[in-house]
Amino acid sequence: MKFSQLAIYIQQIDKTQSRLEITRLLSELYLKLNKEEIDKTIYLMQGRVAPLFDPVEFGMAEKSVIKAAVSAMQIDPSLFKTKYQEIGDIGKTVEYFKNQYHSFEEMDLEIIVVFEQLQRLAKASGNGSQTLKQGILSLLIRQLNAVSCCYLVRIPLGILRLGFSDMTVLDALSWMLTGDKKLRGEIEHAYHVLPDLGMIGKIVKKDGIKGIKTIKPKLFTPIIMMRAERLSSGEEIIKQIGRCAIEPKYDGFRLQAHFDRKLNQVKLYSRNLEEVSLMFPDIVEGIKKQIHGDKIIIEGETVGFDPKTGKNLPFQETVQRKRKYDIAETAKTVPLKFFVFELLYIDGISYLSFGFEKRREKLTQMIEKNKNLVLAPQKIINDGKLIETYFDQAVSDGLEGIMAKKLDGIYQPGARGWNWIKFKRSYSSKVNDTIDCLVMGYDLGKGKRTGFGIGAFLAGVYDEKNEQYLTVAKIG
DNA sequence: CGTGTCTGCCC
DNA sequence: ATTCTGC
DNA sequence: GCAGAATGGGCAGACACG
Repeated sequence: MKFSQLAIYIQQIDKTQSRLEITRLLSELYLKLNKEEIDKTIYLMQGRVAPLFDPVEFGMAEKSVIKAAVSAMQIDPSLFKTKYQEIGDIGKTVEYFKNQYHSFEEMDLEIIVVFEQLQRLAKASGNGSQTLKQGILSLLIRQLNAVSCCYLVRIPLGILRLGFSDMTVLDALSWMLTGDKKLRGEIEHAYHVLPDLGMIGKIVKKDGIKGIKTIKPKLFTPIIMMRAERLSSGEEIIKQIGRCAIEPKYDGFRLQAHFDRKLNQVKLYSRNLEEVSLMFPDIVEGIKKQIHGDKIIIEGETVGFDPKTGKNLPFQETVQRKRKYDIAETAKTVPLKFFVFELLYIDGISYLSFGFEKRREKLTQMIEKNKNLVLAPQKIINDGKLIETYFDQAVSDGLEGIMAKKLDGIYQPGARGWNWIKFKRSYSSKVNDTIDCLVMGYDLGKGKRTGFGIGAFLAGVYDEKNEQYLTVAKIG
């Protein structure tokens, strides 16, 4: 399929508000694509050239895209910026200028060709790579038509803004097979353990739902991580899920660990499924030493601690461990603990659809005494007031708050359902920490907020001692 | 080789 | 991360 | 109630440039 034809579909979807209609349009598009195109098209429509967990990034955002557009069409940068501020969207701005600019380099490129060029762009690195990236995008802008360019430039920006995301893609894949959403559940289940929409699309295209059914959790393929809903009191939590497990909420970062004992290999994944094993050699070693079992997927929160006092560090300091260089040195000043709270898989058995209590029971037997790895403490609580007490204790211990987990709740990857509930200081109904601020300025909005004219307010307070206004925050 | 700008990823 | 909005 | 699109602060790292 030509990229221009894809652009027409995207344009239609862009105009459509009804999710059902979007789903229908997507399924129609998927039907027309062949099996070599569907995965690439899905990646492009997610603003990527590879699955989420591949570390392939464009390294190109607003500033660089503008440079490429300006050089492609030989526009005065300040003219572009003025128009961009007026329109509020880089894609539409490029389209506007492209409509007035005609190049004899224009040609009807295949989707696959555009994909390959964008992949080349993304992979460019080292000296002169910025020029190369801008050159590739620049040429594509001259080759493609105006509508195509609008969406082309939004791809590296990661803001297609089409009003759909993962879940709609899964719906559309079901729709492609049966004309409705009835296979969505099965496809979604596969997606959770193979979080690669392009691959899922390709499998559906090639082998239909049979192919999907063979997808199982696999070591070193990260599983989409479960997220929590929010509530602001113990009573509400009990009302929502009744008797539940309460755990501290650590202020660090989430890690999913995969361990194959025979291969003696550990891989760690961040919340967005980025592989981060090299950043945390201490956690890797801890897992090798302190875990029972041969093939394992566990999850938890990692937090830095003060080597002298043993106390957990604030996020600001823990985050310094997220680095590529000087890892060993930083590991000495900011050593880590890994508070483990989930078991997803062990020795061929997926624990995803088991209830929390069952997962926890097994997990408890798997961790060898507390060192680098610590089994997250927990308490079963049946009473809203007790939850509040536990929460207050957690806060005064310097924790972020608490997590409440439904006892028979399955592990639901993604942000679905109420099996996990977080209760943090910032939304505790007890805390009343409002202050009066002055509006000191504002940003022009982007996207939908362009028409409104204001994106975020700059808020400030008056410092009476020094008789000056100090900025406090931007508020979206 | 140091500095500034930009980007991506954590929350 | 939080917050808002349309469906 | 949910999915999606807005927005925040702050850190490390990659390049460009003088």
